[in-house]
Amino acid sequence: MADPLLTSAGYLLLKAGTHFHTLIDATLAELGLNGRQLLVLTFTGSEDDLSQQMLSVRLGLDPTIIVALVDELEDRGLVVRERDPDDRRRHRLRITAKGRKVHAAAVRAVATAEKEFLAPLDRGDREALRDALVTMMTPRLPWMSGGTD
Amino acid sequence: MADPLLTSAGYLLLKAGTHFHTLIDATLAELGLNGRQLLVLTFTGSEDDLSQQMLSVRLGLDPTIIVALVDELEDRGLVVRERDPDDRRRHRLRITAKGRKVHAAAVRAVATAEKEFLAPLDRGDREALRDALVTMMTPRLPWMSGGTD
DNA sequence: TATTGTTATACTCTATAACTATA
DNA sequence: TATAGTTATAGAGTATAACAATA
Repeated sequence: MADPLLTSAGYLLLKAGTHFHTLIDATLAELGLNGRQLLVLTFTGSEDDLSQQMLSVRLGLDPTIIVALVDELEDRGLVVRERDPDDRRRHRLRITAKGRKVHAAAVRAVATAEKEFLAPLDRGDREALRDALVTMMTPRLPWMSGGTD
Repeated sequence: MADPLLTSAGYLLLKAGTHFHTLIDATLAELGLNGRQLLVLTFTGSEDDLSQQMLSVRLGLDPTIIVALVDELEDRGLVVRERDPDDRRRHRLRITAKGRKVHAAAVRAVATAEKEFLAPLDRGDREALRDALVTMMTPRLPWMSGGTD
């Protein structure tokens, strides 16, 4: 059972990712959200007047997918679309007060789930893991240096 | 841009997982394989006379998905199905010599891709990352202690 | 002529249920 | 009656292309 592939850092990284994804989905489902919707709230909450195009770049999703995604959040009163007066093709997305409340609750829930997921690690291991992930992923998450994904 | 959620260990873990998944898919595509097929070769190569049911448990996939998965590998001569004489409902899956060659090449390719992916980390960080992943995931990968996934 | 947002369509993947052959 | 494998069908999710409004 000590197959080198199955105990490699890469494979374990894939497995950790999918397991955590499952956990987060279950956690957010209790709030009626999914991970994608939480990210929309996060980005609209931290960046003003985001267009749907910009959002699609942030999320790494096709712009056509953004439509239904924003539709539902707007129907639930968590974000609003406003025509950009400077370029009337664009929608400016804004989070609502209600959206901020839901976002805050979701962030707390995710933090709790993360704590549970990382529980097998001691404090030093947790910090080492996070440091390694930051080092590895920062150059690959272009919005941190101003771009995609 | 220093949004706490987007720089959390959990989110970066998800991102690392999907990025690595994309890299592995591209890497294996050059060999005409995908990650799932590589795992089938890995499990049939290390465990004798695996049934499709057992394989479905190992992979965490519905048994109905296994059919087409094994079909294609069998068509390409990488694994074979043999009726289990002790229970003629069962198929015993066996990797072929050709399958072992393809498997070995794929494992080498994945190792190279992993090295590239972890390149931003120094040796100590890489070991810390792998240790943390092993600690975190070993109790969650039941076949390591004899079960699912 | 190009771009934003939108809609419609086709394709892939998966889950569910039903079938067969064996037990 | 239950199980291993298989097949068929329906649903979710996605990508592609086409369209309207605006630039």
